[in-house]
Amino acid sequence: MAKAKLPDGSILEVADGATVADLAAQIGPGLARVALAAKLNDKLVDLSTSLNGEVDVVIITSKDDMGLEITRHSCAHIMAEAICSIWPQTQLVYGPTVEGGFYYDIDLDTPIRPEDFEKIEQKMKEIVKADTPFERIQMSRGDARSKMAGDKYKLDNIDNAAGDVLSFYKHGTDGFEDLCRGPHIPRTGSIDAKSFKIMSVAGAYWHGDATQKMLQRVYGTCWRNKKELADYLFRLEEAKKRDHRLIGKQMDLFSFHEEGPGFAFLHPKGMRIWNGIIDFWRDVHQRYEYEEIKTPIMLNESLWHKSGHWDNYKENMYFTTVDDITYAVKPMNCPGGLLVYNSNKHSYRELPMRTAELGLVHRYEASGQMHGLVRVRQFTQDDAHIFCIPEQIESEIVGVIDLVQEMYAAFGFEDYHVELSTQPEKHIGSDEIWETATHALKGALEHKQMDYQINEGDGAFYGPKIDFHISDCLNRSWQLGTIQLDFSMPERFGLAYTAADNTEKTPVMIHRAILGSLERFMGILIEHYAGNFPIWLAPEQLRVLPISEKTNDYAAAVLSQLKEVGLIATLDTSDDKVGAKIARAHADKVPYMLVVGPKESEEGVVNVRMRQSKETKTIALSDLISIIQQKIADKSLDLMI
RNA sequence: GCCAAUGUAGCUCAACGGUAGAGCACCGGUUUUGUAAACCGGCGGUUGAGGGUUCGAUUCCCUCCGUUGGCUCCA
Repeated sequence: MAKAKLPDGSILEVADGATVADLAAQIGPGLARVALAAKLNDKLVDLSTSLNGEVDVVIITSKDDMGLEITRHSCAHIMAEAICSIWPQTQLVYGPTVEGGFYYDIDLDTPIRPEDFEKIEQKMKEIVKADTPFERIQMSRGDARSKMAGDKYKLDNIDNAAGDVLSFYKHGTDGFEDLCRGPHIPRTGSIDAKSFKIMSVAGAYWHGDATQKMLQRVYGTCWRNKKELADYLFRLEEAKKRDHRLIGKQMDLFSFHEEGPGFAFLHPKGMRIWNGIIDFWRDVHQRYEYEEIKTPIMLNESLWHKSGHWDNYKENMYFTTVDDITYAVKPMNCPGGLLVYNSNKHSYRELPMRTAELGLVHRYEASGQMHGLVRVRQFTQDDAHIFCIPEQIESEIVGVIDLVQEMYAAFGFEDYHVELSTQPEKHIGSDEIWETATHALKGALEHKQMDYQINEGDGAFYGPKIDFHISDCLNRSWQLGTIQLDFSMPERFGLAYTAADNTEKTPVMIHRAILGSLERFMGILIEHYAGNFPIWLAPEQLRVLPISEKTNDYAAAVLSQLKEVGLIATLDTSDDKVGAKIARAHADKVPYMLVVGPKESEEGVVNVRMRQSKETKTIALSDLISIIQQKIADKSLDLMI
């Protein structure tokens, strides 16, 4: 007899060799129906796995997240079968699950097109309806190799697989088989035929290596049922409405033009947001004891040889030659900052010295990677360089993290994550220096008790870094802030300070950006607020809406009082009914709409309607002004008055 | 840069081998309006650029440019 210990602590006895499915049936017919897989002693297995001896058993159903993940993986296999049956020359490569679904990389010379998706889905539905079992076939690595002889992709997968026993899964009526660790759902019919959808197809390099063949990656989504799928698709559509490129157009914040791909044009309203961010930035930086500098955007090429950028970064740089002298447009601000440092002699008493620069940099990004404001070729970094003695490193980094936390909190950002990137292959500086620098960064993170993820080999060529990432409306992650330690650049540029013992020493340099790129930050901010900027950042804070021409004069008087106190307000004197004016103000995402008609005019008040609320409130203008001014001062995210 | 899709009026979209059309925006007029869009009229396009096929191309083919989705790379 085998003994199965269930999660509630109870122990069930089953015949030796009985399967998990048998156990599920013994527990109850309901469970047997919905069971998809199981965990035996914490190891994921199929329902067909037999039980021996004493084991902890957790039966997984579609209700569990793991059950859904297994279903998605099985769905990937079903899609693979469908594709292979439509295009028999298809070679399968690799088909994992991803958030919300799965993909399968295939090698097929015929491009799969969006109009083919329905055909694939149809075939998948047939496979599901045929309700054939997923069968696990185990064999030795050697047998697996000879079985897959000639298939370079599967052989590669076999070579990369762990363990001595490999498994294949077979399902369908045509004997479709694929190398896979499993587990899988018991039958193809365990998936709801209306719960999946092919989403897109894109190119993807084999092994993610640009020198390798480009495969086709077919993305699909899969859920528990039709409703969950519909909900997911709806959420996706809703998320797309937050896209900063769309809102930027709707609110007339910025534009892009063929004449300057990757170069953003900020319109007046976009510029107000930009300036609002910068005003706040300057305010905070002054409090954190930074000095602001400005360095040229073009500098002699020789400087970039000295800094190491020419060797490590030239394919991303713009150059221009005037009078036979080649200038490089700066891709980073540090060399300029170093020249500023070196303009004077420095004492240890001056350190730490924090110099900030809103630096306009240009980086030649390959055409396929530009993306709205978040990936451009020209951008403004809220850069700063901190020069300090080694003993100050950790406290300085802690100070930068404090600054990051304070600034992100002001914008209402909470869901950012932190990554520590270590020494890349292409780098300058000795291994010992890298070791010390990386250790210092870890120390600061641990001091701040921050959760972080380590990206091995992902550092900048001059030092390791801590990055702050945030996701956009479609869950794509973007780097904002960064803290980079640099023991190399100060030596290259011969930076020095006079220590207390009157010897000359080399300072440590910390590069850091809080917002990262102002363009990117603004893009993320637009999506974060869905264009509904808090009052302190709103490009138009109030709009006065007269009921008719008869109250235009009063409305104009209200407007001038608002402008008088420095609020950004406009007046809608168009010949429309007030409903139309409200609709338009709403589309423009104006926080406060001030409706004025004869009633308001007589009493000298305004009728306020807030963005995203149907309620209105009549209030004296002076009272409204002081409430709004307070909200601006507090950087309040709430509009309620 | 690579794979694929795509580019029509300021914006959102239609027409898909036979002289390019709508809504919104804009301009003019009527209306004088009370909380998410009053009415009438008008202006507006060498259909991204350049080649080719054809009697005829927005439509089919090629090249380039931009954009979109991924991959790679990165703030």
